[in-house]
Amino acid sequence: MKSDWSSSELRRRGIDAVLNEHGVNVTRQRRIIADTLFARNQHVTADQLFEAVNSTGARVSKATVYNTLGLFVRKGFVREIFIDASRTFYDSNNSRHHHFYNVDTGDLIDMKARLVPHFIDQDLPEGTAMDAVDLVIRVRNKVS
Amino acid sequence: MKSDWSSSELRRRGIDAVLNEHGVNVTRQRRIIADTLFARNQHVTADQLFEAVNSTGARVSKATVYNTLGLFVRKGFVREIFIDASRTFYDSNNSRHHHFYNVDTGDLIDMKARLVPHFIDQDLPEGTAMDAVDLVIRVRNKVS
DNA sequence: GAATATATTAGAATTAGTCTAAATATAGAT
DNA sequence: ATCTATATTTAGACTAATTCTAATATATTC
Repeated sequence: MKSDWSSSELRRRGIDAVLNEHGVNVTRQRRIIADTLFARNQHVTADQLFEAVNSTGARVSKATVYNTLGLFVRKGFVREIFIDASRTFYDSNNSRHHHFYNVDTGDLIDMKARLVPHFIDQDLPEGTAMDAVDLVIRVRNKVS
Repeated sequence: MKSDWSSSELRRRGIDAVLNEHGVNVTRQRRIIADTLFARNQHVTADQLFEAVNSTGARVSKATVYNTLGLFVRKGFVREIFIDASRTFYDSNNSRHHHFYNVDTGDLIDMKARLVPHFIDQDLPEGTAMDAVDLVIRVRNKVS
């Protein structure tokens, strides 16, 4: 079900077309959430997205933000990044890449793809298939 | 401050000695938490550990379990694994390895070290030093 | 456009984890 | 051993992220 596409492709082709193509009904709320989320590559929390969406004058409930993010994750439009128990980010760039997380500043930074390891199916536990590769390198500020 | 040692070393040398050596005062609660946690290599949640500790008749508060886990993480005795917003595991095996997480079953499985990528400092963001490499491969049950 | 299915909503509920301030225990000096 | 300072533990209140509920609204199908 998950497709490999980029947020720039989505911006180019239009949100309605892409959602339709993936069997997702287009609603006012989903459109504004997608518009906000995919405006650029970014890492946002559910709450930040809720604020961003509603700061434009639109009215979308928090439950819908959560529902829609869940839907977009299932469809592979966004990636969920679990930093710690109270920090879940949604990444509007769904291309293959990973992250550096600065524990001092809270910054979440994209990692160049060439640094991403690759795994072969044979190495996975018996009877399973790969779902996602989540790699977070935690860094701290160097004391100079 | 973080040291590289194994839980088996701790079992061999005794908890009191190792805690002392790292400047950690030994208390009744810390001893029983360490005994329970390092009895074997395992992945436990704070709550599971709280239950395990208290099921032996000992009385240790939940706050102390959290405090002690935090202390042990800072000292490098245990590793924190963030699976999702409501699943934080503590890994009593602090040797260099990573994890497979089966999203269908909830199983968290150790990954062989040879699969772990290695990174060079030069590739880290400017002015930062490596703190931890957290790699979780999410897998799902194959539909046969 | 009526019937059916899907989506949205406010607010309650849940849950993991943190905080507070009082009580207790430990360590260091005498 | 006793005193004093410091560190630790505790119950329970609190917070924040997320999920649930069940009523309402919107979309899709016939």
